[in-house]
Amino acid sequence: MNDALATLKERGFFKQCTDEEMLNKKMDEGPIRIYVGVDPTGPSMHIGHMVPLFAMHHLQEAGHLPIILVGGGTARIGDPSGKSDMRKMQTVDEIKVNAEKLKAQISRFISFESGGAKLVDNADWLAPLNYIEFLRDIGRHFSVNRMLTFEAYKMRLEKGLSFIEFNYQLLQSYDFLELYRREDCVLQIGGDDQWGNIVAGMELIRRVESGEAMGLTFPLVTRSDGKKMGKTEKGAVFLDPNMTSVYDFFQYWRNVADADVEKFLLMYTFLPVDECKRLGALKDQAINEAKEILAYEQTKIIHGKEEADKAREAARAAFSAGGATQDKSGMPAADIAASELEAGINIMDLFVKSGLCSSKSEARRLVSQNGAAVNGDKVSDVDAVIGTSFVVEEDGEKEVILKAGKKRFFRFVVK
RNA sequence: GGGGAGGUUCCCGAGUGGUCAAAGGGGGCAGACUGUAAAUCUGUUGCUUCGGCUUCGAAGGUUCAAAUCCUUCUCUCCCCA
Repeated sequence: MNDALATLKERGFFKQCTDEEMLNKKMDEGPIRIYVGVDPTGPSMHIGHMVPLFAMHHLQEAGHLPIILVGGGTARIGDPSGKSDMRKMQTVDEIKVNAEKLKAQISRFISFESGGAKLVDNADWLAPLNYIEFLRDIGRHFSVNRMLTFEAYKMRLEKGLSFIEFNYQLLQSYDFLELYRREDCVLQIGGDDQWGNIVAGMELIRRVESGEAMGLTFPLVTRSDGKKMGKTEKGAVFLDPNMTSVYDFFQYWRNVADADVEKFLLMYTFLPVDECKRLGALKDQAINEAKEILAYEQTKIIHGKEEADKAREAARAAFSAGGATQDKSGMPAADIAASELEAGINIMDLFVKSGLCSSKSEARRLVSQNGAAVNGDKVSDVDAVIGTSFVVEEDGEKEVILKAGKKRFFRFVVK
């Protein structure tokens, strides 16, 4: 089997392929152009978006040429696949800004240097489309009867499906056709929910250009607890550190379920397969080691080694016994004026100020339920006043460490 | 265009004049147990200067009193055309 394909399979990036034999052969013959679509639907990707891109990373490693397609055109429509509601449409400007940020994030693990990956925007060819011509040249190749049999549309038929969404498949197929024509792209990869769209594109290429194109999908990543990948109660885990702090990002991975460790190591880190398997097989308390490695490696890929080191140290410091003796520079922090502490500040106000609690009522609950701690000591009196006596000095820095529950920390640096 | 059914707190979903900050479930948060896991159990879950204040699609109105009644608007779904 072709090495690149073998890697994908080993690491869990393989669900189905339109023609595995041919793909094998083509990849053996030399580098091929591969495309994956990403919709710039927000200012930052979240980790649920990452799977196809990590798969692409491995393909690029094997010498193939990635094309990352940002759906500048299609983002204005919304893909019905796997969605129960119509997606919010976006303005042209929003999409443009998002696409730029996207590229910066992706370039951490996919090289856009000369001869490497390409970033293309389908608005380039979708925007100038002429409706009549499109219907005549492309639309005629699609059978409504057939489209209606697709699970994605069936589902939506019960809830309601707008005409533009129904057209999504045509546009995505057209993307594939354009990339086949322009870039000689012969493979599209994507999540398994994209299977129908990918196959449709492949068939379009065959009909219009008599070309041979292929598709490959990965399993949709699910967590063993059934929650959506990358979603937390507070929202998605974003790659942008301004939206999800590096510390929180690290913690998300540190806290995955035991059953998910091996799968995530394989898919979300670049560690050798054997190592992933060894770590994933660890039992009981020992598996915490694997979780830390998973969190560290993933953070390193997305935020860089320096940030990953900081986050790991911060986590170790926060959770180890005693907890107040090591480096805490990765912990979320903010400055606080010395004068404020001299005057004394109510415990609830301090938690709200830190952002650990979003309202005073929440802070009150936290404190009265015995979930609040200052410098490691529980505080259960809602009327407690935090003054200068709570300031600890460490390495020349004066600070106050707040803790909410077992896992959330915040550090105030006294200025 | 005609007819019908609906929009309730993070989500689902009860609630048809005061006893409603609003049942129940889910989710979340906290506590116990643990391994920063899972499961389980317990508490909690609008805001607050703790006097109150603001919520039930939007705006008006009736009433001592409205999520509940009336009017208009708006959005969603279904049937017919």
